[in-house]
Amino acid sequence: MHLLPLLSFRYAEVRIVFEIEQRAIEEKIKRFCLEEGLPEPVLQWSWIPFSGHWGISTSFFALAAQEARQGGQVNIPERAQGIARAVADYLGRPAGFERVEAVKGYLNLYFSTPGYTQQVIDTVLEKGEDFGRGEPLNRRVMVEFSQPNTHKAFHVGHLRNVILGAAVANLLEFAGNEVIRANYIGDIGLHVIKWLWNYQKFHLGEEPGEDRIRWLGDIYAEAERRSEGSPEAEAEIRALFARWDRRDPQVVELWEKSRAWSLEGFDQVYRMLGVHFDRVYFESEVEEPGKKLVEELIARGIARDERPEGAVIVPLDEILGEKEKYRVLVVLRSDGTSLYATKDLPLAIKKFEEYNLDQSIYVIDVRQSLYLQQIFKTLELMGYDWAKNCYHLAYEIVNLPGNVTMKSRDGTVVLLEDLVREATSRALEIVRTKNPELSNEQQEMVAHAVALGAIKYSMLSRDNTKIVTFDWQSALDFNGQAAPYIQYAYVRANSILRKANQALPASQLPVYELSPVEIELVELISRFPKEVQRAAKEYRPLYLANLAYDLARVFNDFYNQCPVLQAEETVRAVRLRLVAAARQTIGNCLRLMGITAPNVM
RNA sequence: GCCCCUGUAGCUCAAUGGAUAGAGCACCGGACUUCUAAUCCGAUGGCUGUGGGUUCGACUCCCACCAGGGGCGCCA
Repeated sequence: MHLLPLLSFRYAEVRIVFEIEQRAIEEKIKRFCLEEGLPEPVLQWSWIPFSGHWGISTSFFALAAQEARQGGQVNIPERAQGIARAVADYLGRPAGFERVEAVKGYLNLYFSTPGYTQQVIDTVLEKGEDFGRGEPLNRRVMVEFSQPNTHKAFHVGHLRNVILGAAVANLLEFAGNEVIRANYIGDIGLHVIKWLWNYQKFHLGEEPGEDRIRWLGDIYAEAERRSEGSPEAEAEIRALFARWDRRDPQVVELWEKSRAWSLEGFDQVYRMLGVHFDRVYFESEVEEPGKKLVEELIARGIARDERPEGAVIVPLDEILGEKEKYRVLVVLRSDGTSLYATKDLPLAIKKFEEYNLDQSIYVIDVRQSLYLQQIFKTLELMGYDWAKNCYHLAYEIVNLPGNVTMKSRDGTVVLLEDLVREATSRALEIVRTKNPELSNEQQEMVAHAVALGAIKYSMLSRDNTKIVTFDWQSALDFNGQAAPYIQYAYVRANSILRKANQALPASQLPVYELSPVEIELVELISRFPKEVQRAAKEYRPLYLANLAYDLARVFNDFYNQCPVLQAEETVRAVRLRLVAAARQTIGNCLRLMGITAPNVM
């Protein structure tokens, strides 16, 4: 898939359990092939897909096909089964496995149930919050996300970016990278000037109330309405932009004041979402460096100055000998004012200079794909080798029903504030009926966790390339495959452990026959470390969202089928540890997604 | 015109190139004297947009087409 960058490094192999046993079997199979005069096989292991059983599986179709190419006519599936059969006989029953079978060309190796269960549970409980964490990769990555514009509303369309960016940052970090979470705030540009213009003319002296973001957003939307199609207004706005450009103290003062209001609003939002940043960049800090950089580009012949008739451009296709591929990047307006590109170039450089990054990720919606390729290409032309380590993590946007895109300028938005308030009050209503004995404070905490969890999960459980259609009904639906379901499983596990009212028993080798649902639960738990690596590699929190749901579903099943506290002592001890391991793993999944796992609900 | 994304159950979405394509919602029928029913069990529902190709094997990879969405010089 072209969206994925070529990985110039290797993620550390995940070692959980049975890796040594697997290696030994690989060796034996290779030896078998050698003895039988078969080609050396390339073994790809996967999970046995039958629920209630676990183990590892590989097939011999490739080997049979290879043989067929060298020799005569062979029925591949039959031959694959023949080899699998022979290998199974050859292997006998290796240590650590309870059964080996050959089915339909597959060799299935079933783990020894008690041993595997004990190993998985012990590993989880020993590692705790670090269960699933990858080995340090000695690799530094910056994830830039959120990038809000000051003086504008913060709406549901912006939410996906924050949630995805935060989750990807968590994932990369947990997978073993050193992660720097960066924000890049649009605190200057035409939209800001329009806001200032409207404020000066119609709202002078007003101050924001509690709900800063709404107030700021309203003034902005009004500015758009007032200026649209009015040459007079546009002239005034241009004049104001010019005053800004020469740093007229009066304009700067108002800018600073209103900008601060906006930033306070953002802080509220990020606090509510539980997101933090290690480094915050501002457009205003790279505007002047950007203009200097454009001069340099012109001097070096990379950019062409077409002023005053045209703008300053980098004719990428012309330089690269391409046709309609990279097109033309405009780096400065004809009137000398800055554009996105003017600022993104110096910002990219600054990031690498400040942090000596191995990778720089831009979490930005898919509509800016071409633009970002242009930026990266221009940096490459400037001679920056690291340009190839810039990566655009594109995601699809959040639309309103009828495929209507949210736009601050049109006011066709659902404010984040409204969504969270509505979701929280709905959740509060439910928690009050379900759990009236909780204190008000507890109920509110639960409602907040549930509401935000549901919102976050609905975005993370969808692939990055899929458009999200926002509608109130499904946004406020806490049923089915949703965060509350997962949180509830966590709470149930927690409840059992609390009621056990004892320290966790010591490590146990199960001496009773485990039920299929217990086996499935252990298997899902054991997948977590690999899923972390896979999700990090592909920048897809979706994999975690799926695993978390599967864990919750199987745990609920277990909960119904397998008594814990009432069970006889040997069973009880194992199950208590299993419950603790499930709780830990579900909790780790939720934490990476930025979703709170409440203790009660 | 060039480029990108999407197309799977009525709807919203899953599914390492592998074994019988799975969930949720909706609809129908069941289960609370039990570790929290925000739960569970059962039933219904499919020519994976179409046509080729690669492969032992394709929802998955390649090509063409169809449908929807997005991007392509001074917006962000």
